[in-house]
Amino acid sequence: MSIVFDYRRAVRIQRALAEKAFKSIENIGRIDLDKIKYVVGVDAAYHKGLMYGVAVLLDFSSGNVLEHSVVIKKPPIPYVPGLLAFREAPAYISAVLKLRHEPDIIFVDGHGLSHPRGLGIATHIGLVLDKPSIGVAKKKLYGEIREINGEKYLEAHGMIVARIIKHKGQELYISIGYKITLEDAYLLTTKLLTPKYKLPLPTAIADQLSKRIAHRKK
DNA sequence: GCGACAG
DNA sequence: ATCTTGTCGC
Repeated sequence: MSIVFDYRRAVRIQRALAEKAFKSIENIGRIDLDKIKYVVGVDAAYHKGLMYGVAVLLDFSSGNVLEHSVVIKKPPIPYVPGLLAFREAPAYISAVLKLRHEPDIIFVDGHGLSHPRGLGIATHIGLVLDKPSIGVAKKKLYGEIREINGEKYLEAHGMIVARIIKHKGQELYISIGYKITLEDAYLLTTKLLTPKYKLPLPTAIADQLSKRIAHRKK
């Protein structure tokens, strides 16, 4: 008999962490965008049962890649909607800690507060590393779509937690991760969008790099 | 029972 | 996320 993972236990842990996340969310101020030096993007690719987690650090103003780190491991649990962090966050956290520079902001492929319990992988990682974080996802996970002044948002847990924009013909869900306002998350993300990639530079490069490494190409 | 469901 | 060929267009 082998239990792959304990769903109820994972949910319990998320609720406890969410309590901390919501508590610190009340006193979040605007970030001085001029003080942001380094941003990091994390993503993973899979190959033959192994997960290749990558953290890419770039200079915010120029978009130049300064360094990256890789963490290879067997995924702890299968993919379960709502529990993505238990599968991928450990690798991302290790990868970020391996970097020589300390990032000011972390971009994550996935949602933050726009999650059933307000603890998407972006929030999870920000909380553990105690760094501001932003979630940028390609699909909706949770929340009610609201249209305000012609712009689309996601409402969840009694607040607006994400903004939906269109980029290169597809939607992007930009959500509050940790210690950041939705306004700043939106501003930072749009500043890192380029005509070349569907995702903002940090996660776009992390996505590309993780795939190249996992499939040993180029 | 039905629909939803990040990566 | 991953499995997969060709095809259309610049």
